[in-house]
Amino acid sequence: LTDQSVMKPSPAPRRRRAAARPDEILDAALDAFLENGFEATRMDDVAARAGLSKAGVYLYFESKEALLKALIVRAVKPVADQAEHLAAAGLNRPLDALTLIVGALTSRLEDPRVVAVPRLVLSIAPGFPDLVQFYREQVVDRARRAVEALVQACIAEGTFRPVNAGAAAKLIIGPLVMGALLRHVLQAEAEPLDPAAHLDLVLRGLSA
Amino acid sequence: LTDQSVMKPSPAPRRRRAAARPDEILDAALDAFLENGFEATRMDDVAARAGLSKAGVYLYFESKEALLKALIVRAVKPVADQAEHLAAAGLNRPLDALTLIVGALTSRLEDPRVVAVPRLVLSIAPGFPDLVQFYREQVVDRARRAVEALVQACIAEGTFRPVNAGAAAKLIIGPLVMGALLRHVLQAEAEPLDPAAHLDLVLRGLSA
Amino acid sequence: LTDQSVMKPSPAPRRRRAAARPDEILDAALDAFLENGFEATRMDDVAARAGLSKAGVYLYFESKEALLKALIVRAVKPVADQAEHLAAAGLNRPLDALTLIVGALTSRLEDPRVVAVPRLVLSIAPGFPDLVQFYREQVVDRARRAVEALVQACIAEGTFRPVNAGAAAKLIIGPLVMGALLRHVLQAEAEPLDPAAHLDLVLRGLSA
Amino acid sequence: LTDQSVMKPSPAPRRRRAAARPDEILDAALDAFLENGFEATRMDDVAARAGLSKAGVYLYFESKEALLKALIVRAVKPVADQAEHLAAAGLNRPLDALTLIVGALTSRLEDPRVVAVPRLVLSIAPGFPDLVQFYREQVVDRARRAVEALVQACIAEGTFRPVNAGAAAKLIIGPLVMGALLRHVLQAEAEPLDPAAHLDLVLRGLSA
DNA sequence: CATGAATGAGACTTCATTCAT
DNA sequence: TATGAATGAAGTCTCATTCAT
Repeated sequence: LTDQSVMKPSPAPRRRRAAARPDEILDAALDAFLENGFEATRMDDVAARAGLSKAGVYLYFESKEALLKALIVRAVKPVADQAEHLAAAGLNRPLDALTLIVGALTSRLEDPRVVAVPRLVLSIAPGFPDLVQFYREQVVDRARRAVEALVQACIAEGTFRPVNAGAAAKLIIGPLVMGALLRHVLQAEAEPLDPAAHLDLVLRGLSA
Repeated sequence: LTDQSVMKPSPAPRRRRAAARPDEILDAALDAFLENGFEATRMDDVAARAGLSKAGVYLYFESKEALLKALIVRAVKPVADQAEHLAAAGLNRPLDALTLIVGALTSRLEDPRVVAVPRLVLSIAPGFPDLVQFYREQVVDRARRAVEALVQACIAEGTFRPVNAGAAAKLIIGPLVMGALLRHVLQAEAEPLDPAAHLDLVLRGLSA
Repeated sequence: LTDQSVMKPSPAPRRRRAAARPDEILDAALDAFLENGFEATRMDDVAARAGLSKAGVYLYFESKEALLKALIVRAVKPVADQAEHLAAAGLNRPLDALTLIVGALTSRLEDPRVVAVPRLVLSIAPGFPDLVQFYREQVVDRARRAVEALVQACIAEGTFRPVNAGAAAKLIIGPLVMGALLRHVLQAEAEPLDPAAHLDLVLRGLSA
Repeated sequence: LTDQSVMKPSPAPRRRRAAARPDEILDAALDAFLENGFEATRMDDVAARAGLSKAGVYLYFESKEALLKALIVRAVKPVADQAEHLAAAGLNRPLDALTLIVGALTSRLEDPRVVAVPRLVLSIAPGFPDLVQFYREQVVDRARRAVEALVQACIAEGTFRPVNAGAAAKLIIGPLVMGALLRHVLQAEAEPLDPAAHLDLVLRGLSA
């Protein structure tokens, strides 16, 4: 072995596991979009974060907008999965399922990378109605249906009063979402909502 | 038709305007920003909506960003005013005050021009931390303090259980805000939340 | 006399002696051009310095370029006058006349407002060939002819060796001009050239 | 001719360029600035002369001002080099060195591309004090020191009378510079100064 | 697969100039 | 005479996107 061959600084894994690339890029894009907003983010920035040249990004995604779409599409699957789990669990013990949801949602809403996509959708809404529609149908509506079904089940088994399911769902979820917005977007909250206390309020109300 | 008449394209009536102009421009800007988002809005667009030339806008506002700031600053005053009114009203009959708030908020959140500024703040948040801070201090914090004070008052007079005021405030407001976001941003809601039903849920809870 | 009448800040001589206005504006323009250069100077700036509104300037001058022209035209007369004086004086005692010139030029080149116009001409030269031509004909050529005539006279009367008059003129004037440029434009000189010493060098040369 | 052949406007051969580009651009910029002045020159113009698109220029230079700076910086090196050569030559035979300088300067001042940068500096002086300072320190002061040192050396070896070195330097250089300005900027001179004649005047003076 | 080099289209901003008052 | 209000035309700079290597 010559010096040369030894000192060549490891041929640099030029080709990464090709399959991982798209996801790396999406991660980079999400970070960048979150930090600067969609419009203010330059493809250069995404590329740099993904360890790629700008042109390289175009090997995987047709355009900046395609990046955005892919990002949102990718975010949909976990929600769908979770909705299924909930639906299954909810058949038997709907109140437990709701308790689980509140707990899970609380902790997930703490993760900036989880809140990232909804935030992004919110902020690009005026410019991309089709994406908004997609997100609404795949995430919002699906999640809503799951929660409302649980509420209905609680009513059916006599655990809840016969209330409007939509209003009840918003009563359960709304405060959590608002808390997350205040915390992550407006930096206006130190602590996340305590899920147990929140559930207590939701179930028993404020009145003495 | 003589050459003359054909070639004089009526040089556009230069409106002679007074103190109203800045507000007209801000209105136009708000419309445009809402419709297209801040970044996607061209100064040309704002100007056209305000019935002005692009350069004309710069007579009143130094930059696009200044427009955004002025917009948010202008939106703050009504909120501050209302918060004071609420604080005053709340001293005697806090529950009535909360009822009023829920009703007022519900109907105000129906007006797209009212939701406009918060939406805007939300969407430009990553790029303009100082504006976010300003909005948070002047609107969010102030409103929150007013509501939480009323909650405390309700607790003090024995109307409410001794609950965490912050959580209670979010329980009251959160669902309304979430409903408005769903309706106005994601177009995911047909009907606004019924304030009376919402209050009933908040006060008595879901449990049978 | 009441306080009021005393304190009223002199009703502001709204209409100045109209005849002076153009000159006031030209003065203002010269200042502004010197400070910022011709292109970088805004009409607003000129107007403000002249105590006028921007539109007011257009009552007296058709355009920014007209201002420039007027400025240069106005600067020509003194030179022409002086050239005539010199020519007259030179008939009898050419060497004295040259001495006078060197002294006068030295001190005039110390006045920034005097160097102003030539500097301006130099800097706008590429864009305004007609102005350059005008300045050259009215100032440069005229001054040069005067000096060269004096040199010729000195030669004729045997005071000077029979040298090339153009070269001699540049020998006399060049160092003064270069000194002024170094001082006023490049800030590279603390002291102006001493006219007596300069003349001594010019007349007797450097050689031991 | 088919539609196709007509409509394909040959997308302009994207030249693949290397390290030469910055210099090409600087050359183009210098030409343009000289022809139209710095402010009046559009980046489009520079780009076109360099055979590039406007955006292409920004690949190499951050701004128009950066172009100007780079231009001036680039012009400094030759002067510094020449100053060193002169210093070396001057140790032994200062008068010969001065003779060389006068000759070299005369012929270099004939080249428009050589006079270009000083002209540019002169004309942008009011707007860019830092550039003026840079040019003064790197070119003017350095050149001046070199010439004055030679003059001192001439005095020391008894070739020159004991005169003020600064005044002598200006006597030597000033007429050449003034001649160049007259020729290149004001178009007021047909012939350059004859270096031999000039030196004769400088050394022996005008007096009979 | 990857990129450095290049560009077209467009945005914000500026400013000389005009005109109704 | 004087001006505040207005604008058309332009210029600098940015950026998503492309292509030859």
